Formats: sequence, C-alpha cells, structure tokens
Amino acid sequence: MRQKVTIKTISKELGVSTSTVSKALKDSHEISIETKERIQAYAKHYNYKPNSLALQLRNQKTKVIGVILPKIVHHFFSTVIKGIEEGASEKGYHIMVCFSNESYKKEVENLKVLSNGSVDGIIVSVANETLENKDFDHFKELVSEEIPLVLFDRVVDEIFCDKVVVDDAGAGYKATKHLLENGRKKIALITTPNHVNVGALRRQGYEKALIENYIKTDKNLIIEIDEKKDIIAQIEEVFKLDIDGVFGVNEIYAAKAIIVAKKRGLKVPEDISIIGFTDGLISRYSSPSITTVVQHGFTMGKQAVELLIERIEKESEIYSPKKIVISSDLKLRESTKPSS
Amino acid sequence: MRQKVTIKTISKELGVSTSTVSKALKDSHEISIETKERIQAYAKHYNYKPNSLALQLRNQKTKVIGVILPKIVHHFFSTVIKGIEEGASEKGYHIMVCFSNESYKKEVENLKVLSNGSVDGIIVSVANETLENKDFDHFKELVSEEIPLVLFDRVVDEIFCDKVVVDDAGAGYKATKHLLENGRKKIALITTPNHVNVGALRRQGYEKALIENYIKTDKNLIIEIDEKKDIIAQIEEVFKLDIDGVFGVNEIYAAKAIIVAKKRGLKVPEDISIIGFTDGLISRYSSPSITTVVQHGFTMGKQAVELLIERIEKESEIYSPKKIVISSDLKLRESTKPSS
DNA sequence: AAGTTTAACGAAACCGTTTTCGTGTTAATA
DNA sequence: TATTAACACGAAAACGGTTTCGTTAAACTT
Repeated sequence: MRQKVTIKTISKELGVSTSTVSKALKDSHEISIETKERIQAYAKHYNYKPNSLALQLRNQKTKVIGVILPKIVHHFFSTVIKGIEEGASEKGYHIMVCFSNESYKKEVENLKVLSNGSVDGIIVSVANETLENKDFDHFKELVSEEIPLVLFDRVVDEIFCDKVVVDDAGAGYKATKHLLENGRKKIALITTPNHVNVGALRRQGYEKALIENYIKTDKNLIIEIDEKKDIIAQIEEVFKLDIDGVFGVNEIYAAKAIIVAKKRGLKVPEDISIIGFTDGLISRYSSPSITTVVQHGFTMGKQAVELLIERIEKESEIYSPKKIVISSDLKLRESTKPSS
Repeated sequence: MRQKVTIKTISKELGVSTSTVSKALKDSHEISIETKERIQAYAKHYNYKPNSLALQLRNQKTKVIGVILPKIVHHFFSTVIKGIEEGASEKGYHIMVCFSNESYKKEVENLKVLSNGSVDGIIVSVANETLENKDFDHFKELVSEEIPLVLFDRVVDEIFCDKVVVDDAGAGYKATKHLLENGRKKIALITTPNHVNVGALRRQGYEKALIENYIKTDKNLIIEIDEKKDIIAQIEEVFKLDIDGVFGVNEIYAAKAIIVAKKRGLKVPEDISIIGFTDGLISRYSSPSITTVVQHGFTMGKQAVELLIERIEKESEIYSPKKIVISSDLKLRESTKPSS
C-alpha cells in the first residue's frame, strides 16, 4: 500500500503539531480559522482518512460485531445474516462473519479470535457438534470475560446470556395441528437426531398436538434422519406404514418426502399432506409448492443484533439476560389440503 | 467489559518492565527461565490475550479481508462467500462482510469504511445500480490508494485490478447449444436488462450458438425481465410464440418458466426443454428438476481470495492485474431432453 | 588484574489518534 | 499601569503492543 497520509504527515508538512491538526479537522474553536482552513484543505486534497485502527484502540471499541454461524449456504442462516447486517448497519456497526461449519473446534477457534478485542460483541448460533458433545466452556469463558454475547436459534440454556429463539415447540404444534385439521390421522415426523434441540422442541410440539387430538404417538412414525446415510431411503421406510401426513423439520426433508410420495404413486396433496419448516426457495419452487412454517430469520437476526448493541452500549447497568421468542406462522401452499 | 489483563497489568503486578513481559511471552532467549515461567504462569492464570487492535496498529496489517456483496440471500453469493471464507481461513485471514443491496450509495459507503485501515484488501461484486449508472470513481480511488482489490462475477473492465469471472458467454453458448442438440428450434431467452453485463454476456453466447446453427436471432424471443413488474406475466408473453426451449439466465426465471409451461399444458421436458443458470436448491428440488449451468461459486470465491492474499503479501513486486476465467459446466437434470 | 563476553533486563520509540493541561501573546479590564 | 481574560497553539499521556538499543553485573578470557 502506498504511504498513507496521517495526522503526523500533515503536521510535519504544515509545520504545526499533531494536536492542532486533530483539532482543526474536528473544527475545534481552539484553532484559528486560517489554520483550520489550511489544514482542512490539505487533508481534503491528499484524501486524508482517519485510521480506524488507531481510533478503535484509543476508544476501546471497534463498532464491529462478530458473527459465528454453523453454515452459510442455507436459506435460513443467510436470511438471519441479512437481518444482523441491516440492524448493525443502522446503528453504525459492521459485522465480521465466521463459520464453524458445525465443528466444535472451529467454533472454539473463531470465538478465541473474535474475543481478543477485535469486536465489541458476538452473535452465535451453536454448531451441531458442540450441541452433541455438550461442551460449552468456551462460551462460559466469554461470559466470564463479560464480552457481550447473544445466542440465536440454536441456543443452550446453561450459558448466561441473551438469546433469541424461534418458538419451535409452538411451531411444531401449529404444523401438526394443521395436518390434523386437514383430517390426517397418521402423521409421520421426519426429524433430526434428538441432540439438536430445535429438533427436539419441534417434536414436542408435534406430540402435544397429537395428544390434544387423542392420538397416541407412534414411535415408528418418527424417524430421526442420519444425514450421513441416504436420506431418501430412510424416508421411504416410514412411507411403508401408509401414512397420510408428513411433517418435515426442514424444507429438504419435506421436499424429499414429496419425491418419495410421488415415487410411490401418491398424489400430494390429495392423498397425503406434507408440511415443512424454513420458508426457503425450495418450498416456494418445489412442485407442488410446500406449506411451511416460516421462521422469520430476518427478524431473528435483527432482534439479536439489537439486543447485542443495547448490551454493548449500556454496559454499566446491571444486567439480566433476556430471551426473545419469535413466533412462527404457517405459510399455506399447495402441499397440504383437507383429505377427501 | 471487565478490566482486561494487558501486558502493562502483568508488568506492574510482577514488578518487571513491559518489554520483559512481551519477550517472556514470546519465549525470548533474552529472558531468564525463572522470569519467563513466572510471567507465563501469570498470563495463563489470568487468561491474558494480546489485544489484536494494538498488534494490527503496530504491524500495519489486520489480517482481515473486506467483502462487499450485492446480496446474501442468494445461492450463488452465499456459495462464493463460503469459498472466500475458506480460502481466507486457510491463510490465517478473517473476513468482514458488507452488503450493498445493489445500491450504489451503500457500495460507496462500504468501500469508504473498509478502506480506512480496517482491512488489508477488499473483494467486491459490483452492485447493479453502479453498473447501470457506470460510476466507478470509488473503485478507482481505491486503486489509486493502492489498496488491494479483487472484483468477481460482476466486474468492470475499466477498473485496474485483479478479477475473477465466470465464462458467461461460454456458458450461455453451452446452454443454448444443449437445447439445440435436444432438437429445439425456437428457443426463448429470459434475461435481465442489458446493463447487467453478465446478462449481456450470456446473451452473446446464446446468439453465437444460434448463429452457428444457422438460426437467426428473433428479438421477440428475447425478453428482458423487469423485476419490478410481475415476472410470470412477462414470461407468459413469450410462451405465446410457441417456443420449444427456454434458457433462463438464473434459476428463478427457469423455475418460473416451468410454472408457466405447466399452466399452459406443456409437459417439461417432453414438449419443451428448459435450462437455467446457477445450480441452487431450486434447480435441484424443482419438479422436474432443472438442468442448469453450474457456476462454481465456491471456486470463484476461493480463487478471488487467493488472488487477493497473494497481492497483499507480495506488495513490493511490480504488479499487473490478472483475470481468472472460471468455466462452467452443464448439470443435466430432468428439465431437458431431446424432443420426440 | 584488566579487558571482554554474556546474560538479563529496562528505557524509549513507534504505530495513529484524541484530549487534557499547560503556555506564551495579545487584548481588554480595573 | 498592572491584572486578567481570551486566543491559538503545543507537549505529553494514553490506548496495548513490539523492538531496538542501551545498561548493569557477573562470568569468562588471557
């Protein structure tokens, strides 16, 4: 990079002190008009820009927010990130984005890097691997250092910090209830292994809806997808049980269920209603388009960042963590309708 | 934030100078073993972390790369960002992500913020609005300041910097040729307004393929979508001309074309072949799944960041900008097949 | 015993900026 | 005329590190 023009350069060139330059650039009354004009003209001409590192160091704040996501090529998370960026931008913050790729190790590394002063606060959605092995010390350390932290979507209760979550249980309930109202009786749940707590919550909602309708949950109708194996094959298993409804805890599962249904000669939604989660492009462009639970990722991101910034800027106050629950709605499309 | 432990804290607490602490923490031979052990133990116990701002200021480098994208909730760009992050991460860099939201003004702002010392280099895909009004002064200023810059995908020739692009013309050619080889004769091109240069290039490829097959381009078969109006309605227009092939310059257009085709009682791919661009989830989960040009976003991102880092780290050398062209391939799926 | 190494540490400058607290001039007041 | 304001500016510390260059004392040469 070319030799940058700094306050020091200006001060030398113009034969004044750095203090004078600094004040002149801020239009301080302490400096005479003529001097100010000289300095400002010089600065403008040579395109002086204050070095933000120096400012950050001096002010002890960076106006940067760190974000750690499990993945990015994913509709929900990219929506959240958009919400975070927009919220941050409105308050004059910027974001620094890292990905854990669902890996515990990378999450720890990212957290370490971000917590060394380069950001004012951190927003995280916890990696699956971390949720599995339940090791949250890296987060607890962060909390003990009093670095502002907000968890969203994949949160863990034992970490003492602000949280933003979807009402997953409620959403699972709504989705299942919708299928029941469609007159469906034998509803399969295609979900993730239970350690992913959002999956667990959605399952609770599913079970609650069934119980309310005096249907006892049938373990065989619930399949926990192992993503390392062939997903289609696993879904096919449950279709052998003559189901008439499917609740997939994400849009991929729902889309694959449609594929399986078609393959088996079932018409969607005439013979079977299928509902998904995450209102992404797949749901919109699949054929039939898929009724889903919309997660309001954008809202989540925005809420999370607003919570964080509030926390950053009012750090003197006594602090008790907040938990924001974002309710989700159904987006009705073609893949569900009352059974005939 | 809690009072952080700094080198100064340690030096006071242990009655040595800051220089000693600094050296001890780096295991310098200048410091006696006992002193080193004392200092290191203390540092570990109080969880000392070097303040990265201070280091960045001193070293005059941040190990951060700024990224400005037109949007994020978009399969191609989220893929690129993943490539960028992975490439950066491998070289010990982090990324700071901003969005222009296709707005010229936001792009200028973002560029200004990033160029004040907080990043070592910048990767950009130019906003549509900027491409429209052809105002590239903000980029030229960056170049004149010798801040490393890499443009990708939506690039502009008159900016003197490294570039990574898809072979859009070649891709358009391949896509069209595939349709021709399917025996399709009347192929519609659903594209963006011409100022988006990637659209223009794809169109060139389309026309070249037609010419090679002695088909003269029919302006009526080319529709430039105005995204502010109803897209479906615009696509319906061209279907009135009894087309038997569609090349959509992105997957949304292709997916919508399928919807229109179905609505008009056409079977895809029996009656009409449809091909898209961007190998996203829509193409995969649409029904029928869509044959597309795969853009290798991940590769682009990775190449872009590698180019940038090379530039950053060898800044002494004489520099002549490189342009990397990434070829794209067809991913054959259900939406195209030879006409019967 | 005198000179030379070496070990172990500290002082100070530096990165770029802000800000407090002087300080020397000149102008206004008593 | 002596005192006091007001004005315009500079010195220095601070943010948190690193690094060069002393400096001192002990240990080693010869």
